[in-house]
Amino acid sequence: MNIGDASALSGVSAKMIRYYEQIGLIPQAARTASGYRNYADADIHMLRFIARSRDLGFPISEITGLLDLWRNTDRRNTDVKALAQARVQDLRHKITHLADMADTLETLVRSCAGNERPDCPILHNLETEAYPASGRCSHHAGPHANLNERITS
Amino acid sequence: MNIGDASALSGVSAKMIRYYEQIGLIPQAARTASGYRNYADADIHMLRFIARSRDLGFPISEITGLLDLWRNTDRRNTDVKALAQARVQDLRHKITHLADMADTLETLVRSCAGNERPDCPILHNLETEAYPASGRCSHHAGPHANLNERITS
DNA sequence: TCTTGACCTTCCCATCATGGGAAGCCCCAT
DNA sequence: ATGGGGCTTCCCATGATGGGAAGGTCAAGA
Repeated sequence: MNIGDASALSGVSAKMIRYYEQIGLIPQAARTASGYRNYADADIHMLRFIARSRDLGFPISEITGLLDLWRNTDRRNTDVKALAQARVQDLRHKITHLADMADTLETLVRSCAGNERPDCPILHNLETEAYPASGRCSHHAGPHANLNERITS
Repeated sequence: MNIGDASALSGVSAKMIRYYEQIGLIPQAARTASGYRNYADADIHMLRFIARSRDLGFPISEITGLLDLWRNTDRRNTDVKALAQARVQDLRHKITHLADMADTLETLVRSCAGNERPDCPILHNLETEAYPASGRCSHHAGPHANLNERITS
């Protein structure tokens, strides 16, 4: 099975399959004599596992661990559960943060008349809301806390 | 005022100030004879406006528009309100998506015994949940809908 | 005055997961 | 045998951010 078929069957783009191979998330694919990657059903299975993990918000770095557990029949399900729980917690943190932003903005939106005049409480807030008071985040997480996440809806 | 002072007063890192200048979000800073960037109070004001906008989840691309409105005293506050409303909607979408993932995962977590045995409903779900059925997202947004967001908590 | 250390400059690289596109080879059907 | 579509690798871009190197500048203290 060529990479195009593997992509169609697994829902992982060919680009991504090659990328996953390159970063070592999945093993090097078998090759035909002419250099084409060749996939078996078991590979499709693995690719779907990865796709589903991504859909549930696991970053690649954690999927490595999930795959190891998946393949290891001596695993303890506690270990899987711990990974999933950590992921849930992370998701909840992100949700809280986004909700805080949305609520603040919504309050501002409601306070803006929305007419033809230039005075706007939204701009006023952006202009004058204090730094470093009231929750800019430098004090507890530092600039290294990169919590970016794929949220391709 | 040097870039270090501007950074400390605005809460925007020196790196980011240079970056914002480079991408044209803010005008080229004045320079001293020796090439140092030189900032006035008005610049700090602007940088704080940007920082606050980022904190509320506006991407750089929208901050350009916000800055334009901010500087334009002939603006209509409807325009500002519309930008903010769109942002709120986007945030709510992201929240929904994250919450969906979290809920699914939490259900799986609860269904896992968490003992020393290898059988695990979480792995089972990752393994068998169908593609393309039940909500993989290719059908409505396509792979171009990049909704990544800075969520530096 | 000289030195030293803190600051500034530019430039390049890395992140994370993903896609775009070019140049060139391969395979199958007509 | 020819054409079109699939495959290969390689490079580049995203968005916002930081790290770090190499080198110039400035101010304070000896």
